Order: sequence, then structure tokens, then C-alpha cells
Amino acid sequence: MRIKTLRNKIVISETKNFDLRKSLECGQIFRYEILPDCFIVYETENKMVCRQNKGEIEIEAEDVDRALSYFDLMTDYEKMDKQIAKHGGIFEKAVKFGKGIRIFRQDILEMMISFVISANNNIPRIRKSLFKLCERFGEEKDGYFAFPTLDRLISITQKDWEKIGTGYRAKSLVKLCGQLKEMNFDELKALPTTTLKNKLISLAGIGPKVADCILLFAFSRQDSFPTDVWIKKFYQEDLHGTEEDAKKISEMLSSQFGHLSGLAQQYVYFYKREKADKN
DNA sequence: ATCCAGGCAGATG
DNA sequence: CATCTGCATGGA
Repeated sequence: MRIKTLRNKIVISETKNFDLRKSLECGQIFRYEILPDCFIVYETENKMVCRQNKGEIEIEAEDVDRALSYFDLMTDYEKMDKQIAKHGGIFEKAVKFGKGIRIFRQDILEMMISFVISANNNIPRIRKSLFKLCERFGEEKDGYFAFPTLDRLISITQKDWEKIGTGYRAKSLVKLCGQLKEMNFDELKALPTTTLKNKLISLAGIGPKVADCILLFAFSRQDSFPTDVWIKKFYQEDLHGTEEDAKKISEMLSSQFGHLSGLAQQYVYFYKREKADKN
């Protein structure tokens, strides 16, 4: 990829390792829109407008440095893709099918709240809840709403969480926000992965699966392999595995893929979901 | 109508 | 430690 940065814009050419639609629909992010002429990505207080056509991507962003980091533009995905494809079979197919998926470096607070809402939920409703959360409690920007700050999140009552459609997760969300108030995110970043994972699991609404998502998407711990119903389906149908416990399946897969776990998981998840939609 | 969705918490053996 | 159950809500 060749990257040019202008004042409020990034222009990328040679984009075979960056497909916006796939990267948005592989399950790592909820606050985005796919419009006829562009993709809009929201994260914390930012809005980034992206256009992709014939081997070129343009990203309009107020904070260009943030966008460079967010889209993980300094990482070589070609190398990782090849290593994952070497595992053969369905992995090779999934990489080919999902070519261009990148793992974004997302905000810790937004990921924690988003993935607690995601548990035992469906994607349209998760997105709806998050957009409503921003509309009602986020700062109004120029034509959109920022993700609420932690101070604002603390003030949200259980009733309010229920009103935006988070269902029975409302209770956990109230408790979680209180717990987060007492934590230092910079200290978390410095923890080794296992310690950090245990710390995350100790928080309200966060279990092994949600912790893996937060580790991967917010803390860039690439050795986590989040195992949800789709990965489980893949494990049983395509790998013909017999293990039932998601936690054990996750451990098996992450020990197989090491630091490539996160990307491999995204490819497989995207592959299974897109194929299922065609039915 | 019944089942399911990017699972988790709490209770029970 | 492993397994079981209830859970809000909306879409298929």
C-alpha cells in the first residue's frame, strides 16, 4: 500500500490489502454506515468518511494521525494473510474470500460497552442500541453524535439503558460503568495478556468471549481468538471438531494460530456469515 | 408461533 | 471444576 497524507485526508493506492466493506462487515465494529457513494466510520468523537474505487481509497478525517492508527495502516497484512492461508483448506478459502480485511485499533471504552451489549444479541439490534446511546447521551457534533464520555455514561440509569434496547444487560452496564470509573486504562494497556484478560472477566457483563473481543479490537492482542456461535459452527462443520465448550475451542484455535489468531478469526467469521446470508 | 442472536451470571451437583 | 438455566428484545 502506498499512503499519502494530506491535511484532512489520507489517500491510499495499491489497496489489495484493504477492503473497506469487508473490514466493516467482519464483526469488529458496529457504528458505521454503508452508503451508495461512501462508507462512514464513527469512533469515540470522530467521524471518518471513506471512499473506495478502482484501487484507491480516500479517507477524510479531522484527525489524520488518529485515522492512520485506527485503520492499522502501518501493518503488513500480506505477510499475515500468506501465513494463515498456509493452514490450507477452509483457511485458505477464507483468506481468499475475505482478502482486504484489516483489524482496526479501536477505543477501549467504546469496545467495552459495545461488546457487553453484543452478548446473546443480534447485530442490527446492537447497532441500533449503540446509535441510540450516542444520540441520547453523546455530545452533538457537526451532523452526528459522539460516543458518550465515561462521566456521561456513569449518569445513565438502568431504565435509560433499557430504553435504548439493551434488555437485561442494563443492570450489568450500570455496574460496569461504575467499575470503569475506578480503573486506569493506561495501566491496563501495560498488563500481560493473561492478566489483562482475567481483569476484564472480573468486570460486569464481561465473560471469556467478550474479553477476547476487547483484547483483540481495543488492546491489539492478536493472539486472542474470540469464539462465538459462528466460530463454533465453523469448528464443528468445517473442522469436524467435537468439543462443545466455546472457551476450550477458543484455546485450541489460539494455540494453533498464535499471533495470527485475531486475523484468522476475522477471516473465518466473515466467511461463515457471508456464506450463510446467501442461503 | 417458535427460534435465535458475536454469552454471561448465578445456582447447583 | 463442569454443567444447567434464565435472561429482554426484535427479526426471521
